[in-house]
Amino acid sequence: MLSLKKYLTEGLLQFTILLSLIGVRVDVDTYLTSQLPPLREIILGPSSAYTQTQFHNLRNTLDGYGIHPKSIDLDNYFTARRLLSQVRALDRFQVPTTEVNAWLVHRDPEGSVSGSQPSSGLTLESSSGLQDVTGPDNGVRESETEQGFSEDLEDLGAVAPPVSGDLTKEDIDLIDILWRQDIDLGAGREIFDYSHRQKEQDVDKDLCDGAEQDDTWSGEGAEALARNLLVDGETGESFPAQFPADISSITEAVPSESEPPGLQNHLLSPLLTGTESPFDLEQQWQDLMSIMEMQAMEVNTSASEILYSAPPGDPLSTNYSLAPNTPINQNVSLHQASLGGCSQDFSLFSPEVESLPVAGGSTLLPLVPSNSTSLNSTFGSTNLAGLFFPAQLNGSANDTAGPELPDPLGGLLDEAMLDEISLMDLAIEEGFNPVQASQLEEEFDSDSGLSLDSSHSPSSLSSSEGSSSSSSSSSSSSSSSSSSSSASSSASSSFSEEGAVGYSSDSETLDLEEAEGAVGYQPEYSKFCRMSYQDPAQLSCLPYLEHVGHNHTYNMAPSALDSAELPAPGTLKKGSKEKQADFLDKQMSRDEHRARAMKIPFTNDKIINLPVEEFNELLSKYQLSEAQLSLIRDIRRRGKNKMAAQNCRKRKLDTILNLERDVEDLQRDKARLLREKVEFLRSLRQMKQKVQSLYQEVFGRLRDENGRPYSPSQYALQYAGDGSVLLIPRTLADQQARRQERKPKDRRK
DNA sequence: CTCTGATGTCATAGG
DNA sequence: TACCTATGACATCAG
Repeated sequence: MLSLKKYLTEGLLQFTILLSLIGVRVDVDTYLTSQLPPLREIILGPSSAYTQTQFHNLRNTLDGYGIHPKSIDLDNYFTARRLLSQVRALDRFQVPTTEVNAWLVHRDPEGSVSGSQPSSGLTLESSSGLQDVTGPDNGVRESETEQGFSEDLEDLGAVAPPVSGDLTKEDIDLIDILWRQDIDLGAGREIFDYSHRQKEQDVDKDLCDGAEQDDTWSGEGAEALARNLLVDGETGESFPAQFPADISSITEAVPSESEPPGLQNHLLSPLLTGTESPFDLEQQWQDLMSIMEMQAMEVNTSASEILYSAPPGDPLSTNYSLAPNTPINQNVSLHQASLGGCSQDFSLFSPEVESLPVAGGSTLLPLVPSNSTSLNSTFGSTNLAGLFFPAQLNGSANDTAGPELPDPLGGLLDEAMLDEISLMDLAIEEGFNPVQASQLEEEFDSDSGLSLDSSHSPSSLSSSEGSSSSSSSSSSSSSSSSSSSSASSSASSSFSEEGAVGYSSDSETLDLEEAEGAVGYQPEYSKFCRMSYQDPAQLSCLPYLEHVGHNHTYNMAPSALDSAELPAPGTLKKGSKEKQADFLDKQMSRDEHRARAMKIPFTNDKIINLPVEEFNELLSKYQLSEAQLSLIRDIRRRGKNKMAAQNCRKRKLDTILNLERDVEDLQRDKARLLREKVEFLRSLRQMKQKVQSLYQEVFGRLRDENGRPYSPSQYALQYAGDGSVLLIPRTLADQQARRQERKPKDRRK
């Protein structure tokens, strides 16, 4: 298992690096942390979704009224986890920029960063989103809250670049909605990240110490919690070490759009500081990618043109100026070749090639990359015409060279990569249809093709997808989608806000609070608490609360008992007192009635909740009849079982909700993978076009000893294992191509 | 009246 | 073994 894990992890990393080198962007992190349970669990360990934990032990506590000796404050734990997940989701590659800025704004009141920071105009969106989450916060932000969006816009518009200057109210609302949705996504996605789990547990310790703040989960409570997290983050006590670095890097990178010369340093910071752990490295790689992404998005208004169809000009240079500075500067030429777009310009391939006398030379050697050894070790000698020139894939490609031309770049993709792609194909195959693909492709054509999960088009697409899925699911049950929470004020909405983090009622209420601004949820929550979390200590103080939800006293004749216990009538307030007693009586459970009838000298709560030793001590203190003892034991058994049943049902419900959320996440992942596939196919096709044109050009310049051009039907170019390019007879090339095709098939058997 | 959801209770398995 | 917990099945009640 370990080796498999290592293999997969390393393989994915290598694959990512490889793809990034050839210009295809992949967000490995989403693969690792998103909802792909098998892969995720292989790499990160088993998920906690169905791990049996003694949750009831951990949760039999009414918030704020002491913690059961056996329990940790699980709710706080999950809340902290959720908050951390959100926080961590902020600097995600695929997370909209609004989230990034949300974090920045949140830091403002404490670090007073905003004053000195040339924050981008997007900050205003985040401030709005943040306020939605945290509700009324400290005074500084609260005033801004009341000012509203337009004021924020005006305020920040002064320093804001034109990117966001033309944001309308609708835009902000949309961003806000997306932001909220991404909170859910982020939380759901992050919980399985092992490194996070560890870090969050650290935070959890702190939070458990301050658990007494939970007596009401109002806005202040959640905000206090959030502040706790932030304070931790600032002091560095329990936060991931990389986190401040990430933030700083991002905050530096954002304004860097106006000052490109400083960009590279900013961009490099995440990588250069990353010496902690593989996860940090990976995270920082993500950071780099995201920053590159942001820069590309913001600098180039037509960002979609950059990757695949931009002319080899300034956009390219700005885009690739990073490459030599990144730790992985293996082959800039390759990078450029793949990213260069559809241009037929020969210079796309590499500076080396560019500088070489291609025009006059009849030799093929210039085609050999200067640092080809690294490539050769990976790619070997291949002739993957089938990959780059499958007739069905590049239908729109100009097939002037025809299928008879071998693929000179075939060797650039090794079999492992092919396997990965095939795996993805397999994973996507189900439900993937060409119409969908073409639609997606159209979308990318019209919209940004820059990134799979960039802040613009993918988010909008995924949001629409997510909303559709959530709305469909909300019709089937009390959905966990945030959309239902805003409209619902029933007790089920508390459940509906169940996070993907497990059995956390606090996370639910926090969610609800995030979505609704803590308006009108309190009664439902208290009801929820009463129903599900009967704290023994609390109940002994307020025994009438024990069965406030339902009173199943149907097996008894309460009137028979009442007569013995009711206060003597005759006072002025007799009527009301009787009513009160009646009410209290109705609140009593069957067993309480029985206990009264049997004159049990202590409360049912003690009977039920005392540890065995104390319980036995208690029994020994009194002279009890056999019937009384039997009843007491029954009460204890039933009481414990009642709580167990409540926990069981809650757990069941949570499981269902988690499954529902998982389904939604998987649907999102599926959509994302489909988008990625389309994108891969597009880039592949464009690469093929480029390679084809290059091939034609090179082949067309070749002359035999008589100065005549070679016939494409008789000769073909092929990469050899040592990086050289050979001109070989067509028959030989075909044979080798067949061999190459057979190999993967054999291996798969 | 039935239906349905919530709750309590019992029996049982398993830690 | 005693105790505790989890859970399926069933009963009951309220809406």
